[in-house]
Amino acid sequence: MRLNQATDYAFRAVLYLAQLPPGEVVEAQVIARHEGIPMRFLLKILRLLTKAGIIYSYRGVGGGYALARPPVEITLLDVMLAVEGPVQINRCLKDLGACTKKGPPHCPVHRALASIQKTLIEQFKSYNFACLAGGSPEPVPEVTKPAGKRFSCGGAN
Amino acid sequence: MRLNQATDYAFRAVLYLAQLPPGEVVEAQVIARHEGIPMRFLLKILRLLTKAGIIYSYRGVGGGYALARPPVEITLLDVMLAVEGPVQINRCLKDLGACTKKGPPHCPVHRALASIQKTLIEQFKSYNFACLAGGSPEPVPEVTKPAGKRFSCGGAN
DNA sequence: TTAAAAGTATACCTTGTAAGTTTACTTTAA
DNA sequence: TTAAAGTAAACTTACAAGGTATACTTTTAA
Repeated sequence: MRLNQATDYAFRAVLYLAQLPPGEVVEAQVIARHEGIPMRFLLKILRLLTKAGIIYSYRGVGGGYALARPPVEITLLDVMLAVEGPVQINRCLKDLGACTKKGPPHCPVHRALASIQKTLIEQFKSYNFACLAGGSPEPVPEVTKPAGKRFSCGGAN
Repeated sequence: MRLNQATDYAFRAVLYLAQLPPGEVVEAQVIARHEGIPMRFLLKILRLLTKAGIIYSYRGVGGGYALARPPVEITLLDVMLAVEGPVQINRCLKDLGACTKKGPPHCPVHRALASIQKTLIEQFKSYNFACLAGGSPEPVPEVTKPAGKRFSCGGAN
């Protein structure tokens, strides 16, 4: 019941990018050093994030990576999905054949786990990288936003 | 981000015992056949449950296993803890040294994951085996219980 | 026009854990 | 005193996690 190390690295890499001035491009090298992630391993993870459309990559001299959209529009769930694929807290939630009781209608364990998983997914979705970065480095002026909360951060929306 | 197969087997084994008349002792053999769990592997799991005080084991001829307390007092969390040990959805929640930012005060990812984990644990705690068994085979008379819900089953208490 | 700095693609390696099995032993009822 | 149960712990096998290496492509700038 644990996240991959790669997912953890991905969280930290995206958070790092989210804390830069918007649009800033940095090389993998810099992220790796700053976050203490093995360089070649990080490159592999960054490719997953690129494929998922979470970051852009720029090749060639002066290349690097930048967020593909505003931090507020990237959730922990997005990053998880990009790195680990779909969340499945139990074998039987992935592959119905793996359920001895052949799925939810007859399997109370299955039903309970499905509900727990649903809540878990919602939780991961409720954190975005604007909130994690703790106020953007270039704060959006309050007037441009609706009154009240700008974005959710954790459980309560 | 997945439960062990052993934990899943444990859920099913305990549920099976919970569905028997209270106090009934059955051999591992029977549980294994009924739930489609490899016999010797199940024995290993049952020993963990015994050590955790969730089931009793009876040795010798005519021996077997039975629940050590009423199903309503056994939660999914109890069984998980017995089989997998403490829930830690990220390395850094187990071992602070694994957090490059040295723990929650300076690490927003850490803080978010800790909160998600807390909710997850509460979820697993909110399911007991009376509710999973779907009404005990020998139903407790309504008069002995307070009005309203007898026990929680899932999210809402 | 080519060298160097970046990312890409893919194959590989190494270690740990999951999942299950085996062997030898102990307890207990009949 | 034997056979049916559980106990204990070592062993095996397979797969996945985590990380590395090799060869390649793209791009900029001298």
